Amino acid sequence: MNTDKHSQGPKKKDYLSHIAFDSVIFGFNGKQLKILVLEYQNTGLFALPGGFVKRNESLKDAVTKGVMERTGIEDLYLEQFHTFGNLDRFDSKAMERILEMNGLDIKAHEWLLDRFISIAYYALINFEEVNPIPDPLADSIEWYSLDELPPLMMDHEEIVQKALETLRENLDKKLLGMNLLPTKFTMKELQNAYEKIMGETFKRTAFQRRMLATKNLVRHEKLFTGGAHRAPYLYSFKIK
Amino acid sequence: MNTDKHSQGPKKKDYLSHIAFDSVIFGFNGKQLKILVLEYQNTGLFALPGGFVKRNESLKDAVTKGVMERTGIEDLYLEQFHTFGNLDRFDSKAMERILEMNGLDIKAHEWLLDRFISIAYYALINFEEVNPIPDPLADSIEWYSLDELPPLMMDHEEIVQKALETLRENLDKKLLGMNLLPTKFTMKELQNAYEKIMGETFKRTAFQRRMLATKNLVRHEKLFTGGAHRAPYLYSFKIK
DNA sequence: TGTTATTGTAACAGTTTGTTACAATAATAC
DNA sequence: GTATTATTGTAACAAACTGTTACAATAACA
Repeated sequence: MNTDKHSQGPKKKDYLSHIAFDSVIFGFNGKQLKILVLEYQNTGLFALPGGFVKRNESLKDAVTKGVMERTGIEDLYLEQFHTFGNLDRFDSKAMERILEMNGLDIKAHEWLLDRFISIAYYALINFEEVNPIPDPLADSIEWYSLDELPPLMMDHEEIVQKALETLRENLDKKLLGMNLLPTKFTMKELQNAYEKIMGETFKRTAFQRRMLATKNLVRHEKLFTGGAHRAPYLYSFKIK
Repeated sequence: MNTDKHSQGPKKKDYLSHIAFDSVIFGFNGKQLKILVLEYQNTGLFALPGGFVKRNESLKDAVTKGVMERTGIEDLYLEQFHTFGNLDRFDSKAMERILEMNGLDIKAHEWLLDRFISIAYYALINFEEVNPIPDPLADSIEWYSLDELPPLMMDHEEIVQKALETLRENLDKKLLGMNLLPTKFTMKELQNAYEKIMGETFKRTAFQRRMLATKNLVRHEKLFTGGAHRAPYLYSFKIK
């Protein structure tokens, strides 16, 4: 969507009614685990990046496209983790305000004020490759550390919590580290990512042994950082 | 729904359009893991029990109600596991035939022929407590072993596979055995359930030790089955 | 050439899991 | 009663895994 921000919003006839998606986009800057949060113009409302599903596109395609548009990343790791369908999960007042502040006609977009069930996905991306781009209706999209999130609208905080839980459960199983780190990384970087995701610390030696025992890592050349100490090896994941 | 089978089907205005749910209802008869499958009248079409979400009820309530109606069970273990939203996942021809064979007006139920996204749940129930009741549109609902399923319509076979995968991942984590077994059971019954779910066999002694080590079992009186051998203890799960 | 900080690995202990062995014990046959 | 049979509960040992400590290797720099 490269149309002017104040042009028309999504049209009812193009989309499946009552169905939305939300995305929790995780990035790791080497030190902290962060997610992308939108702020809607002049409303003080913060939300997860989301969207709707076109009548002629699959759910997965809709989400992939949506997340790509916010991040510019083509090769996404995307995983569906839960569908939220409570009765109290829509806030038509907030939506009205967002439309209003964007100069959009409320009558023409009334379908957006109705009840939505939202399918939530999380994405893992390499922080360095991203240049976040706001929604047509939002004026900013920013990285926020998980412990410094602004208050999010509707049930989006619950969505983030559930995303984090699922990420933790899947971390070992699915080799998720690889999607947050650059292609080559040191053992320390990998450990940092693990610690931030799991919210706990690990013993260096045991962690190193455990990771090497998985046989999923390939060792490459050493990385000379300029520090006055032995240089660490670089690793990459075997698969991918 | 206690109305006559041939009365009107679900009305568009009562339900959220494009949204359905499907349920994979697992039961264990002591020997085999089975699921409930519906057969629609005179169509040869087999499907998972499913339904739609009313405008004024939560997703979870809709599914709970739906599964209760098929099983008569109040105290359900229900878990959402995936939402299916492919483009090829609806088959309007099949739906038309189902409506026709039930003497329902196609025009009046046209919304049912449209595209649906389906949120899938699995349920674990105690085989013995169930008296399955067919859909208003179906003429039978039967238990089928997983390895003897009839061909299911649309993407329902994929839904069953995904349900089974999720059940396996959650088996230890969530003490799921308890929902498939009677309140009191022997170690052998527990092991049988585990083996059928996981599709592999376990060594008796290691299994027993592992289960007792979880501290989730309470030992009760012995069960005298009449067999010419030492009587096994009965166990129950601590929680619940 | 030492000094410093960090990294890679080995060694040992403690814990968990796999395997084998064996005693305990209900029902039945004699 | 006593022997027989099948199954169950548990112990004992080995193998694998995890936690902890120790220490050598080594980049950069003084």
